[in-house]
Amino acid sequence: MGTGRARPTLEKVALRAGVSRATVSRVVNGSTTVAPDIRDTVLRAVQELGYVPNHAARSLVTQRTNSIALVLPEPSTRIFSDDQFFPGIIRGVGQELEVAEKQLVLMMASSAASHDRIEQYAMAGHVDGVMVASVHGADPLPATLTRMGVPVVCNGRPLGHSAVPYVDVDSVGGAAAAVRHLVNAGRQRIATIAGPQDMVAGIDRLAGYRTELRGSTRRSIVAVGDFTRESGAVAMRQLLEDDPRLDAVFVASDLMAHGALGALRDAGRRVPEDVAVIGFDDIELARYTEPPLTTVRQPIVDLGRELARQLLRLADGEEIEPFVVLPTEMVVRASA
Amino acid sequence: MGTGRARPTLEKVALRAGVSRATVSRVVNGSTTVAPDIRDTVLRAVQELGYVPNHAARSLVTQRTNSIALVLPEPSTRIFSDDQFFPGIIRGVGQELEVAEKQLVLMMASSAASHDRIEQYAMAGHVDGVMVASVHGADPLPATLTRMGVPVVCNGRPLGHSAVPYVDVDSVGGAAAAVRHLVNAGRQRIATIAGPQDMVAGIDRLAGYRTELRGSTRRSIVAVGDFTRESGAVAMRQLLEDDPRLDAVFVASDLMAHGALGALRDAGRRVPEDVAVIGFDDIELARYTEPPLTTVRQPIVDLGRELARQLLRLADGEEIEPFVVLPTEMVVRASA
DNA sequence: GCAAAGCTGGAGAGCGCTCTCGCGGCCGGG
DNA sequence: CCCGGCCGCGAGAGCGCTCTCCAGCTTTGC
Repeated sequence: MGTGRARPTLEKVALRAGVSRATVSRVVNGSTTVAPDIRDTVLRAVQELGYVPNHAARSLVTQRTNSIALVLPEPSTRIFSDDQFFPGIIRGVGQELEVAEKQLVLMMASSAASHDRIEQYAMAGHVDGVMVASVHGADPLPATLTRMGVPVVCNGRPLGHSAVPYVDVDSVGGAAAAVRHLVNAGRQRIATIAGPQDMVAGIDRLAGYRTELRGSTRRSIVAVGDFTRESGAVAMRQLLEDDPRLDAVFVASDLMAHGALGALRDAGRRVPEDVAVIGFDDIELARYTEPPLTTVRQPIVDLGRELARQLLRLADGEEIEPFVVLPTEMVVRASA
Repeated sequence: MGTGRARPTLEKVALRAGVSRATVSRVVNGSTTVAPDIRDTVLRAVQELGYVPNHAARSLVTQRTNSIALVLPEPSTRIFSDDQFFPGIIRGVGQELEVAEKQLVLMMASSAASHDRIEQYAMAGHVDGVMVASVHGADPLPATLTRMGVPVVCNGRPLGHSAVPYVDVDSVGGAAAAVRHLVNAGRQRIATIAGPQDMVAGIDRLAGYRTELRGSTRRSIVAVGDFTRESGAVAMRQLLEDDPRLDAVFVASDLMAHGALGALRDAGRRVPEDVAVIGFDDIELARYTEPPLTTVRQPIVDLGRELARQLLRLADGEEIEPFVVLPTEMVVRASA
């Protein structure tokens, strides 16, 4: 157990201060209707005994826990790769929860079976709300929880028509801006390496590419990867084979772009002279590739913060907008 | 609030199944002293009502919460860099807690003030134990919590003589192996770029370098970085200036090694012909540097798993060894 | 100076659960 | 056939807290 020495209870404090439990409770919870001298006496007793309110007892009666869950789909290729998505979200969420004095409970949704676990967990009143990150495909979890009365906000537009509020970055706009940059630079044969098409990020970035390209007179040249370096290299070789004369490629993630850069080098193409490359994410590594990678920055930490902010409002019973989309931003370096 | 529909209570289930609360509790908690038919009736009632035991009420009486805290020192340069340390630990911890059916509560120790917060949190009986990751300097938190009767396990040997059990990787041995590798390859002037000397990882890796080098007849050449790429590049330039004839460098992290590689290239040194480079960590990136980086792999995920395993045992009241050290392993690629 | 109004603090119920205790029914042994 | 033992279930206390009610006291207005 390790409970160690018995923790003092309200009762003990009340006894010591010579008041009732109710008064101690009032003081601890910052009620104003307590005379200053009594207040001081109580606070001293609290101090001396090292009293800390018992969480379970408190939330049993208040029906709130002051903690919030963040659900991460464990097996995602993205989550644990070095694109810093996962740490970024956590950091942002953490920042926001810290000021709200809430705690973060992290849940890995490693398998379909764990969906039940998460559902149970939320239903057990463990947390006041749930943030679901990086939804893969049409995940039923957010909708289920919402139906159960649990406040839920998703990170990333859920696939399918879901009424669950979400926070996302403007992938479509970012991709379009990247393609526009290439067009403006006079590139004629602009290919793309898309992300997995069962993830919103993959879908949207491809959509942005397509839309923008359609606006110019160029045709689209598409290969699909899975956001990993390896897949980026493979896709790049594929593209080079499909159209040896391509002079630009928009890659849906920096990691894949890193792989593509390697493939391009192996194929004897110079970047950006022969082929311009633009990535997506602006991970740390992008500054250090050879050549440094032009890319589209997405505000990951802000995404996490916004996610938390929305959920907190929702959990407070406020109305929130059905979605929030954060802007992306082109970062021009040497590769395009 | 968002509590939504009223969640059914034990009482409701008992009523529906026509038994007492106690019996429902027995069934839910898997007691064997319940007649099979009654058991089935109860389970059906549970199913139909969608009953989930209230966490607060349960832990109020059992004095256990089934959750475990992981404390991360937020502002660490290491934690949120792309060395994957943080995600690796979390993943390992998560895996182990999942099989134990415990939940992970993540706490960022962003400031000194948050130490109080964490202390209060643990004292409030929120969690059954605390894992403290990557202790900076002589952090008083683990000792304080232990004194309070909270089970604590640290990741990384705490500085100062602390009685708190810890799990660490064999940094000294890994660093020594790296230096040995360089010596065996006939390198004569072996420098090192050390990590920050207020972190155990930084200290131990330097110690390993020193110890091994003393065994040969070579003298030590030391520059200190802070585990970031930038600092690696700066340190490398410094070393080159100190001893232009150095022919090898052991770098205390892959990220710094990456920076060093760039500095070496800028200085016109070939790797490994002119200067051999060995890193530490074996992050994903190490396979993709130019040339691919020889490095020392540390089992981060295993570290997380072991951390969780030890804490779970401790929280179960078992005796555990005062420390566990996991082996590191040389990964030879092209840079040395 | 007295009643009405305003505060402050105490008593007590109850949140949903677990667990001890004890009662009744069934078995086996004498 | 009767009694002791055991097994399966229910009654009830109580975990530590919050919050509603109300009592007692002070203040205010006429």
